[in-house]
Amino acid sequence: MKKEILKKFGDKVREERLKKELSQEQLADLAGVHRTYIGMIERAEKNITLENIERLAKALRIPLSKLME
Amino acid sequence: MKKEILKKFGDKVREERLKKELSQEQLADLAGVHRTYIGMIERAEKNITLENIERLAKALRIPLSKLME
DNA sequence: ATATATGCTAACTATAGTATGTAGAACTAA
DNA sequence: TTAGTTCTACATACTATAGTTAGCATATAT
Repeated sequence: MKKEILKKFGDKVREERLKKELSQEQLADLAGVHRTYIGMIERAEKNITLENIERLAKALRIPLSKLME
Repeated sequence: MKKEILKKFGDKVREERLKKELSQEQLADLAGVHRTYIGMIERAEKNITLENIERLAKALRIPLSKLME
């Protein structure tokens, strides 16, 4: 019972990360989170909080709302 | 050191809730969360997760991205 | 006085966030 | 081939905190 909203968000993060040709580790460093955490988010295994959503958006240099579409 | 992003989000929730003339308790019931939790979110005391952001957006009948502006 | 709405504290339980380690795929080179 | 590198998935496990709840206070209004 993996939540659809987390799946959508994870897919979006991966899409934007690959668009910028970043590895999970590079994005993690930019966002100030751990390497494996990015993997968990992309695989929709964690219910990310607003502060970390913002960190990822900043690291990917896209607006918060863009990650929510 | 209350986080700006949480403040903005809380303000937005309150604004939309009042626009719909809902009490915190009514919104809580619509979203399936506890009364005091809505207060905590509006006062930026909790770092809300994506699943609950979605619950609030649905309860307020506005798009996720609208809560992120 | 009764009811409605909100703030705030405090405690608990569920889980987000951090971190380490292993394994496998894809590639590069010797 | 074999060895080294990079990237990612996945399995724990720990610790920080999100999410839930009860209770009491204040304010406003009826």
